[in-house]
Amino acid sequence: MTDVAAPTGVDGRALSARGTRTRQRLLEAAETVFAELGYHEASIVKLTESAGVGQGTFYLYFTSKEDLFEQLVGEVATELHGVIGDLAPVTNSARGRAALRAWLARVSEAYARYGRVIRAWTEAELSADPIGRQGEDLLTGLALALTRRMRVPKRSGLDPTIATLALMMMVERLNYYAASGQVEVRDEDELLDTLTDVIMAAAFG
Amino acid sequence: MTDVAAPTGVDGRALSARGTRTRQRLLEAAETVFAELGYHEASIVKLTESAGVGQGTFYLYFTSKEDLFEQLVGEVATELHGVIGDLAPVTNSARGRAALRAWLARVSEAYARYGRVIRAWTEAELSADPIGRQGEDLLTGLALALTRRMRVPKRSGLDPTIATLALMMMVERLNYYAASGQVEVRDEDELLDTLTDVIMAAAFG
Amino acid sequence: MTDVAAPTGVDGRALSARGTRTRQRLLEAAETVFAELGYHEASIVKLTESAGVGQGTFYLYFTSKEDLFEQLVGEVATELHGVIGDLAPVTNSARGRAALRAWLARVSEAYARYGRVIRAWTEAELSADPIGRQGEDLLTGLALALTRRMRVPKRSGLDPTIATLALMMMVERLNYYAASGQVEVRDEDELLDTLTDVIMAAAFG
Amino acid sequence: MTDVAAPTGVDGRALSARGTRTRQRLLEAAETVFAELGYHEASIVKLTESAGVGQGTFYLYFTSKEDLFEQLVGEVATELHGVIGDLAPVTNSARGRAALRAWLARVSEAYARYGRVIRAWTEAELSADPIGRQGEDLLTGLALALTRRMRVPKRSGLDPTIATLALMMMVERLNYYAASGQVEVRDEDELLDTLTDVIMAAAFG
DNA sequence: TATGAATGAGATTTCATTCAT
DNA sequence: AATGAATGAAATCTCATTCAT
Repeated sequence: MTDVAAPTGVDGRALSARGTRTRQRLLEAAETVFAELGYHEASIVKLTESAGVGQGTFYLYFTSKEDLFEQLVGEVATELHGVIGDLAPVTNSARGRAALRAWLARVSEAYARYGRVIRAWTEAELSADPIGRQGEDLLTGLALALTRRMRVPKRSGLDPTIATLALMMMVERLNYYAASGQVEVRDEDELLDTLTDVIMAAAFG
Repeated sequence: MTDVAAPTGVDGRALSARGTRTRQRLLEAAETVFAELGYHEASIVKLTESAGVGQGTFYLYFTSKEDLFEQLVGEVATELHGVIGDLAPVTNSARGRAALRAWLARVSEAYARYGRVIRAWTEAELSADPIGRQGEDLLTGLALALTRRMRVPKRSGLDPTIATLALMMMVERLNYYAASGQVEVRDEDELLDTLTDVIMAAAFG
Repeated sequence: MTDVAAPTGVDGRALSARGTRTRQRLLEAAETVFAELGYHEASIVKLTESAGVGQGTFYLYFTSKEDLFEQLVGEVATELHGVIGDLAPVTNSARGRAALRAWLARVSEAYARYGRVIRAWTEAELSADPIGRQGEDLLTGLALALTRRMRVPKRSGLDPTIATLALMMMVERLNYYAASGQVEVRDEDELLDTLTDVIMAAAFG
Repeated sequence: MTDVAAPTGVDGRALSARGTRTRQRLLEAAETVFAELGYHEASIVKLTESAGVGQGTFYLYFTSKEDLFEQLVGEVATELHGVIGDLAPVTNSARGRAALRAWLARVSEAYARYGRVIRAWTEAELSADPIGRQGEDLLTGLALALTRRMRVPKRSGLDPTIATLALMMMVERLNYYAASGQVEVRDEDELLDTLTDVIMAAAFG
């Protein structure tokens, strides 16, 4: 989890107002550039040009391209975790269904917002492991949220942990692909309905 | 569908026995290197060193790293498509369940075998689009196979296409993460059972 | 005619004082290296080593070896065109002869100064056409200058255009070989006298 | 001067009939390829493909690309020297004029035939000096032939050697440019007439 | 705090030449 | 005598990072 306290420069000292602003400009530019070009295609030159600062300035706030990206992803992850954790208990009832559907809608919305960055994140994460375990954290977080909140009855042959993980992957992927445009979604409502139904059916049979 | 005709060098001529062997060495090394380092970190130098051939040799068989990768992915995709297409009709019955489970097992096995390459594939695919639409083809193939074979009854609020796509993403992702080691799977059988149950429940629920 | 406006880096922005100096260092090194090794043997590494800058620096000012060479040739061509255009009318008189001789002396001097570069230019120009039509321009320029300024009487069987072109080639070649050391010239004055006489005789003879 | 005796392979042994034929095929292909692409752009692959032999075969007859080129140029130079030496005495008379004109026509024809190779030669020769002094030999040969054969009267201020050299350069260049297409020649006869006149005028004034 | 010129390691690619068959 | 697969040195170019101002 990224430290959300007062941001510091690479030397660890607290930032002045001007410094804070510059750092923010870089993070915002990064969101655009990484979303547009992906992790590997994004270059420091493009990043700093987009932010309107010199190249050298970059290294006053971030130790490397990777560092910047981690901090950006950290912010996005924080946002997403907030959304994800926010699921009311789901029972096999109309109310439970409504809660689930509302939650799926929020997750979906968050994905729509951050999908491009997440996509870059996946790309970066895959190539090596520097960005760390945050990708799994997200997925695990989703699964945990669902597991904790769903009152799934024990049924023969159905491991609740695996089942939940599987369902969450479904949610995650569908949103991911929809957000990144690889799968076209015409009717958002219908998608949510179907997704809710499938999960309800799978969980409560 | 990739043409599985006799492989040729970059000049289009058929390969000699020696040439075929060298090309194979390169492809095998590529499987290892891409799996280990991912697409972007893999370089021609590392590839050829791993294959035990000179750098120049590489260009006798492939025009670029991308070309090699496409050919490698082509082979993997061909294998996977074969497995994926091979699903018997699934009805809401013990026999239907058995057919689905057996199919899921085969898909799972194929993923276990090619998971590392698929991972690199995803990475390459994300950063730009050079590797082409094969990734989506794969996914679409999975979804289509399932859609065609499942006798999903029309239920209110459940779009069968979306539902199937969602389920396939679940299958794909679960296998993907399991194969790439990002999610630990202790009991393969239990996973298959659960996955089968979830799909059956979701579809016929 | 090359634009002699303020030089810019490859990104099109105006150069700082330091940048101007570095670019100049590279151009000067290029003059030496091209003269010594010719166009094809000269490489970016040799060029930058000779200039005492890193290889990457090269690409801040030139997009390629060809680009650098074109700029270098552009400067030389500008100088030469200036000299070449500067010929007073030549009539069949002592005054005309003096004007011609003075002009030949200036051309000769320019060739002595830039001969090595011109030699590399010829080489580059011959192998392909990237460097462009500048070589012919130079020749055409010489011929035109002479044609315009000489009051050659119509004589039977003597096409003034061809004759002038031929004479100019003589001037160009003689200077070229003399400047590049392929032909040894002991007495510069004698050479100029002879050249003047030959041209006067041919034109008015 | 290249040894015109029975050709040998690189190991110095005499060639069989088959070997002689292969060597010849390579030389003929070289004439085409060097003429078309110039020295630097011509590659062993293109050379051998054009000759219809394997790459390895090349090195049975020539030690290097340079070696082949030298031998090719040697043949061309021999041809040209033959033509050049063949100038009847030139006096200030109609007969002298006719002899000169006929000789210029032969030189011109030879240039038309070998111009492309000569062009490649110039290119190769300029970059370094490996091909040797043959280029100057040719020019010197031209000048010498003319000097020896022309009965130029001593005139004040006109050094016959320089004058002849200058005139020869004119001849050489004009033919060279005409052969290589850099200068368009519409009327061959008129060009020869003019050239003859200019030389006669310059020499006999 | 800000800059952008300079750097050099590393990536891709070509091609004259060698060598095993 | 002939082949063409294999080689590796060398060339071009990019870009994350450093540093002097």
